Amino acid sequence: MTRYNFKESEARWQDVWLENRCFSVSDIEDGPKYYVLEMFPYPSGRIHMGHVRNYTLGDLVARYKKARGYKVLHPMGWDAFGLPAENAAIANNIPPAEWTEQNISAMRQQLKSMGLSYDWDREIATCHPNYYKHEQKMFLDFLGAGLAYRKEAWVNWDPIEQTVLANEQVIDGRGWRSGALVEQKRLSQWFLKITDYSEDLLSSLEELDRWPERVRLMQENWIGRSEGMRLRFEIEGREERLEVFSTRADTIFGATFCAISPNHSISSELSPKNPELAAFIEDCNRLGTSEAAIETAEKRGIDTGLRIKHPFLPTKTLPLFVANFVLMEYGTGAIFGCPAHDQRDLDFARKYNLDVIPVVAPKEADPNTFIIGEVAYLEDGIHINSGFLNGLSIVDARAIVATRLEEAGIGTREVNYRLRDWGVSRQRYWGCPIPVITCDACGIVPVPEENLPVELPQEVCFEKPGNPLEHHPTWKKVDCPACGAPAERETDTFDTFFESSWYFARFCSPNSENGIDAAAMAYWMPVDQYIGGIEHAVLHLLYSRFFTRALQKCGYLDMAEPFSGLMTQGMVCHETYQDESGEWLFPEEVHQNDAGENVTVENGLPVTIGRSVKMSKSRKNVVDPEEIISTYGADTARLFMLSDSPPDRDLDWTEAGIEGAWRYVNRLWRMVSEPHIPLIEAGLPTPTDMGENAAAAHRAIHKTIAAVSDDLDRFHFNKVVARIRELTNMLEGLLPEEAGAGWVYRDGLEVVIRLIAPMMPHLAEEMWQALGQEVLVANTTWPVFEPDLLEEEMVTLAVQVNGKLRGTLEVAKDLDQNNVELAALNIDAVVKLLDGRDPRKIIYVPNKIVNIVV
RNA sequence: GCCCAGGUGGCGGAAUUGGUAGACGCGCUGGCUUCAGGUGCCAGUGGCCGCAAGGUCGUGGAAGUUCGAGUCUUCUCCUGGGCACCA
Repeated sequence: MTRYNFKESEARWQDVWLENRCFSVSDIEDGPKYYVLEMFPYPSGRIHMGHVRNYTLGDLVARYKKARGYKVLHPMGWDAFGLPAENAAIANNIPPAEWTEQNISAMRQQLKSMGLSYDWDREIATCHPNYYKHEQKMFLDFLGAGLAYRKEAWVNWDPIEQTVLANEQVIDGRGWRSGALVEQKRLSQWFLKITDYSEDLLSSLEELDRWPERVRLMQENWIGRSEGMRLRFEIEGREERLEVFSTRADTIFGATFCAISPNHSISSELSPKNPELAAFIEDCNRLGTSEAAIETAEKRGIDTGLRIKHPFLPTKTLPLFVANFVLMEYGTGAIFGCPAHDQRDLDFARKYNLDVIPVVAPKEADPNTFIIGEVAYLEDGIHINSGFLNGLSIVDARAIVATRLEEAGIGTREVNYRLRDWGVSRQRYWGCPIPVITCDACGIVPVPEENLPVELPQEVCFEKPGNPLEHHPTWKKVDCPACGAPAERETDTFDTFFESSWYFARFCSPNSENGIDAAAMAYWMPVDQYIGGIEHAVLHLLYSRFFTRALQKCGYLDMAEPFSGLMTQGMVCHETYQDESGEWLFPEEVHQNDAGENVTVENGLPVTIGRSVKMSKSRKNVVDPEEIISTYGADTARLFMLSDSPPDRDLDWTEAGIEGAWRYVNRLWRMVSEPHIPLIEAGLPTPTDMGENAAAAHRAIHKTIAAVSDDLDRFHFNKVVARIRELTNMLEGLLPEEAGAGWVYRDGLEVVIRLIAPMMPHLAEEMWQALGQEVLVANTTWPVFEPDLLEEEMVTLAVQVNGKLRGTLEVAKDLDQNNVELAALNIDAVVKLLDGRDPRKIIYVPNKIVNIVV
């Protein structure tokens, strides 16, 4: 028995595809196009199983669409800027550029060994000046269009990475990479005006009907639209008004205090004269809002002594507090507190003994005795204690109070969003330099276009902490482009999400002089199918949607949405292993002894098996793709990635699973190398005489083509594998002596090969060649089914009595009710159950069931 | 706390509009091949009762609609994920 020699075969077919330029396309092609893109990797040095899954999925789609006649753009590149390169530079004394290039070469080799259908001529790396010079130009255009600005702001500071983080990069109050508790720091930073597009980014989500619902929902929540009112209250003894935002202006009669953020202008104004307040503000800023949330989130505040006039109650004034739970970044940085109907306000009121006045009571409650305990009342009800709002529901009261406030000129209806502008400055070396210059006389001056790119210096020193660009002896020293006086370059670089926000556009014309070529864009964009991890639901995927809109505004392209279809793949998981001391163990350090117990390979000590979780180096539950590919081949690894779980669900990596895939690969190979029915020559006409099995298999072939095509279109890849396995089982069961079996066997093989080709391309080519075919499978079209063969002449009817299955009937398709009833009532089990009684009713669903009701 | 997604054999998972639950695979059991392991081949494999034929229960739990519910409705439990002082 022969084994499939994947080592020899896979390398050979990879060369053949390359020589034949099977997957190369031009910047502009004719006919229908399909752009398949997988999220490009960070060049860490080695691929992991998550990459293997991602690229297997993408390759399947790309090869399938090509077979279906589309011009397919399927590129690959490197998201090459980022902090690990700097860490490597410090640890191993190797320049980031060199480290990155080495990693790229190593990973490129690994990807090539997977046999992916990339157009390698389009490869890009974002750390090349040839790439980032274009985004420097874009930034200057954004600046001109008012989409980029610099401001001093409280920012998230990661003390380990020594850099600023965007809100999207702070997870549970910690840096998304370093895990360090994020601090608040006031810095002058560059921002992109993503908030200009809040409404557009939100409302357009509706049209992204080929995106997963949950990603759209996550973006919706992140953008966080809320409708409310901006109110202007008089402050006793002051000219200026206090502006607050509220979604519950209907509860205005329940207001018993006002509160402002520690970073509000009034707080800053009062603090120099009030040491207690100054200390409180400092305390709040040191902790930061996010860390406060991690701890018990105790509400605290300081009374400013100022009094706020109630808009509808002339005699009533409210104390003004500086409070730690009021965020400067949301709304106006000030609120009115209505403790009865807001839990935070209630907690605060109880702590500082403020009044709690209920203004909405449940319908069934007695308004005179309704009181608030420790839980604020948030439900709908009837307004009480509220003057002209008494008796109204929340919705009605909200409308009436809004009109009254507007008429009085102290309120405006307003929509607020949670989304903040995107801070893009990073105090790092290994990123794209921000192309501006600071001049004492002229202020901030953009680098003139003809001086782009602003290139990173090669010689840098990582010995001092902080940003090497900052301590570089010469790099930042430059003459002001405006006045010629000595000036300084901006030493911050862009957030690396800047690069990934437009790389999909660059892939359409990677060698064009322009960063984005309008004609290539018009042909290839948008990306028809984008595939990647769910972790980018509100990071990269939101930034890219904004960036595309910004580029549209600046005339680079003419579309708003970059990705018309999105598939988010699940994680690759593996069991975890720990020895007696709780140390994690690699899978290869564990085996089963003769007694079937799990023990360490080294000295047979007991091992506890933990549940399957995402593969990660820290838990050591990782399997190296290179190891797998060299043991079983790329096709086996690819098959396993597709066969066990639907793509959007987590996949458990198991040794048994990969072994099973490997056995199937060999089984397929033997179907052509050692066929149990001699292979007949190609292209013979369909035999007129076929045995029963052969005819059934012939129909099965066509049903499989139909089902597999449908499942591929719907991304049900695990079902695709199941269907093809079913067909191969059937072909293997064909009897050699039966009429037509030889023809059906060969026909079935040809179909199977073309169906597996997008999943196991090397094996498909090898089998195809063994059948004597001359054209590559990669250049062959998708098989076509004959609709006539999908129809069966006989169907199996389920026969039920009172809804319970009691037997089946083999009948002609579309048999009429009378004949079906006759046959059904004759079944032994039915006769027995009826016991002489007449059925009350008989329900017949043609070709499916007949249900006899007694 | 709020918002999602999901609970189906020992395991991963199938099951168009409500219409034969468990496709396909893994694992397991028995047999053949083999010096042996592996591979390969044949048979079996949801639980319970039964030698069998067959019966009976069965899609997290409870109720409901229906001739018929994994699928629809209500309540409830559990798991995973996202957001989280957003006024």
